[in-house]
Amino acid sequence: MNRLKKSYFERDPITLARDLIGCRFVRIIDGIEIVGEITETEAYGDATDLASHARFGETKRNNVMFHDEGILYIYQIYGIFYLTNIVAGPTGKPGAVLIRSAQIIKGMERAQEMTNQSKFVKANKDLAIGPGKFSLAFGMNKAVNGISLTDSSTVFIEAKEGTPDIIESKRIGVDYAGKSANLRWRFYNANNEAVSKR
DNA sequence: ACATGGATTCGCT
DNA sequence: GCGAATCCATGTT
Repeated sequence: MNRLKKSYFERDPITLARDLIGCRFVRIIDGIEIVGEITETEAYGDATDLASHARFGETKRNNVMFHDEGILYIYQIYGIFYLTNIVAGPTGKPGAVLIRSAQIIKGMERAQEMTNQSKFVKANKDLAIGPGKFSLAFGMNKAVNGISLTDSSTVFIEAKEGTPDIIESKRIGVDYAGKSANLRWRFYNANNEAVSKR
């Protein structure tokens, strides 16, 4: 048990995204603990990143991106899925890290139950692989938007042990983003199968 | 007020 | 490789 502190999140999203690989995401629902090792992340920057929601300036939807580091930014897409993001630093600049995948290491049954609440996804061996499925498995929805990972007793992140081998690649699904589309801001664990794409 | 389309996933082709 | 599912913030009348 070594929960990440506020200062950990007060770094730029690229550094944070890379460093979160291997950390443990912990979620407690109705007293049941679901734990997963983070295997895949993406960094989203400020207004100069044409794939980032911050490019619209501060709005009703994305305002948490502009505030405290270490809080959750939950965003719904396609009317169906929620995506889990963590607000990054440096202080005063918008930025976030998208959690794309995790390997469940505790609370598998509860994670399957949460996933099966979706009309569109059935829990299978690829549980929590892909940002929509990650959010389902860990019960991340708009109710947790704005919650701080450094304060909450029901959702937080623990430090990793060791140093995983990390592969970087271009982000998924951002081909529309012009000059930002090919930035290699996606990171995943080279030795873990629980990622959405190789 | 209203139209648009998205940081996705699945199932069928 | 493509279409559908389906919500709501955003941008446009």
